[in-house]
Amino acid sequence: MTQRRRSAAPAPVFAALGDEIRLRLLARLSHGPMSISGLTAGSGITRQGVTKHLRVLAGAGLVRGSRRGKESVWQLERRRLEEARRSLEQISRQWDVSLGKLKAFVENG
Amino acid sequence: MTQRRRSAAPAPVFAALGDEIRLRLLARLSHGPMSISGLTAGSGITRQGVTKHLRVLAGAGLVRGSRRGKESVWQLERRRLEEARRSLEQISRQWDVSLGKLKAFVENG
DNA sequence: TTGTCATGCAACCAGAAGGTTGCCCATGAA
DNA sequence: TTCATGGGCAACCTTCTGGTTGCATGACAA
Repeated sequence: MTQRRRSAAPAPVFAALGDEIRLRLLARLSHGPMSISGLTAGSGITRQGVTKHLRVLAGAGLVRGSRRGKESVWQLERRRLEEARRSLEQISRQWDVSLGKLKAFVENG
Repeated sequence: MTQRRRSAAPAPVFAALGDEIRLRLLARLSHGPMSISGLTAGSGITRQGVTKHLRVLAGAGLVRGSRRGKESVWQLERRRLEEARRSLEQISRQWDVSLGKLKAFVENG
């Protein structure tokens, strides 16, 4: 049978997005791959701090890192953000449906 | 001048969404307002635990509670979820734009 | 080969999160 | 009035988080 990849649980992705510094890291990475030192400059925290945040993002599947020479280069992983966006849309739509039903019930029922 | 309400920072909302139990609470509330005891039943944690989660959600503006008789009834706050959805779409779009530019630069530049 | 730059790893720390329990208060039913 | 029900508050505990520092290592330039 086909590899029907179940989409990942949304909570961990939201949790990864729920930090100001990580959102900034993602924003900077959206301009292209960058090394840890590059990301550390101007971040306000130490290199190790940045590394930890990157690992959280990687754990959620939002970024991916690879070694290039002596540098560790990180880049965005588009797919996972798409999934998060879709799941939020689905939740949102679900609310619409349920609340719509409720409203109809209250008004007409 | 018009009350040009700046939309809230997205990180706290994502952080609130980043928990399995809270997502379940939201799902249950999407069927209509419910009391704390109601939400506690079948949640797997104690009433106080549920209360804490509800407060986190309220802090992010995702739900709103009010006293009715001896019960504390909670309901969804649609607007904030909409904001979160929009900000996620915007981030997603930003990635598209930046990565698109980068790709074009690499290929044509 | 030697020095420097970019990292990784491990230990450590303070504070926040997630949960629990115990106790008290208000409301509404009997 | 009495009692059960729904909740709030506070204290407490354990685990996770976000951040740091110190030290070791691999890659590269001189």
